[in-house]
Amino acid sequence: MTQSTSLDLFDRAEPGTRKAHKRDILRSALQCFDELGVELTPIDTIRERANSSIGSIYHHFGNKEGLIAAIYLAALDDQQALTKAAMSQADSPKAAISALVLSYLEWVCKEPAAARFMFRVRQSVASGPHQAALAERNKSRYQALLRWLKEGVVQGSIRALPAEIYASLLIGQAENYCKAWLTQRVKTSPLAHAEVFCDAAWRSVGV
Amino acid sequence: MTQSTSLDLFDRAEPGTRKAHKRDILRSALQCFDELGVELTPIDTIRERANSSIGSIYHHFGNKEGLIAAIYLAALDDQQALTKAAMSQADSPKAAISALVLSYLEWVCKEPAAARFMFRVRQSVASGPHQAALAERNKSRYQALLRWLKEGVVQGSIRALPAEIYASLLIGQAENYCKAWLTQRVKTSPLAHAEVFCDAAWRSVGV
DNA sequence: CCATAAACAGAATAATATTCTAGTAATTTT
DNA sequence: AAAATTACTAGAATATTATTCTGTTTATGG
Repeated sequence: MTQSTSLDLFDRAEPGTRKAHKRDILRSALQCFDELGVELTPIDTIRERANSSIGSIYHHFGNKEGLIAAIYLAALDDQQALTKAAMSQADSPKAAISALVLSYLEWVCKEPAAARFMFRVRQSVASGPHQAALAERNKSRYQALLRWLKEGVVQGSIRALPAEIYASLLIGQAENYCKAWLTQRVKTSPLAHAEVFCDAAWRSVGV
Repeated sequence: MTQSTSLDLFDRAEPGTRKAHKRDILRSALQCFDELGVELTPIDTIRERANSSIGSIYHHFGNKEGLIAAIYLAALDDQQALTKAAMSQADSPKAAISALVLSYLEWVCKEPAAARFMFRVRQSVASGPHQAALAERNKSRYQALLRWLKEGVVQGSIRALPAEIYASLLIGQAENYCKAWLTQRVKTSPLAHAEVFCDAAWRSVGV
């Protein structure tokens, strides 16, 4: 009687029976951070909810910052896996752009707590001791897209713009709206406006 | 011998001889937060740099969260004053949109430390005990713009879209790029790309 | 000039993160 | 399989930091 249990973010990031306890800590931490705020969550509350111990938590993650970074990087990997899969189906610059935007919206709607957490701590992870791990992931993130953009520029379907602004033009609008949705400033799901965001991204970089 | 001393953010927010010490605390705090990170800055370091005392800081701001909120709200007011001034000159929906985007880019470039700080703590201020003060300011922020948008929709120059997504479409791209610039992920000043961002905002909502 | 409130100061306290030492379970080696 | 090694768990002890508290000084209004 095998029941199909839905795997979450942390099952994918830290698979195996062996790491069940580590996953418990990660899940509890994300829940606490989301409900109480990162600064206002004592390690001891995470320990309590995870039925763990101070020692275990520090053994696995070093310190609070390390725990935060572990959640962040797991979430980022999860999100990027979805983007990569979507992008690999694309057969044109326009399709690649839609795939990028849509897969981002889908992930945010699927993992709202993780998405909210990422917005909250992005800066501190990016400037802390795990910045290398982050930079490496971000480098690979847009590679497939950049290939499509270059090709589009050659073909004349994509505007030639400074390379460093494409990412902002493509994802900035969707990201801004997702942030507003995750903090309840707007009510309608980002996915309900998917067409608008894909279209706007295309208008910004298409000829 | 009146020397024209350049007024900063906090001179405008807390004017007067009387509040010189309060301004010192705000300035030191922003410097420390920017250099060390918010979490990693002990109150005592702020006290030291401001030549102040624990008592004074707690007298003026209540606690660390109150100090953070005071800086955030002062920066927000400063930014909005610039936007309001720019927007009041506009004589068409398109001009209003350009004024919005451009004044935002200008403020970020003029006050990079404050802008970086705002990105860092926005979430925590928005969910903490000062959320009311924040919500009030944000409500008034886009009012002038929304009038222009409505008029444009009637005239047929602005696309009719769900009201809650205009802000994201207009400012999302510029904001995303500014964040990247403030964290050194891109090198070129946002102002250098001002045309592109104004243009992209217009493409996203214009017909 | 007095009365009152605002601002300042730092010692005392409380909350929290982190380290340390020791014990337990799993894995590898011989 | 037993010993040895490594990974993991545990929580008490310590260190760091935020906050409170009490008293003092400085400014302001009558």
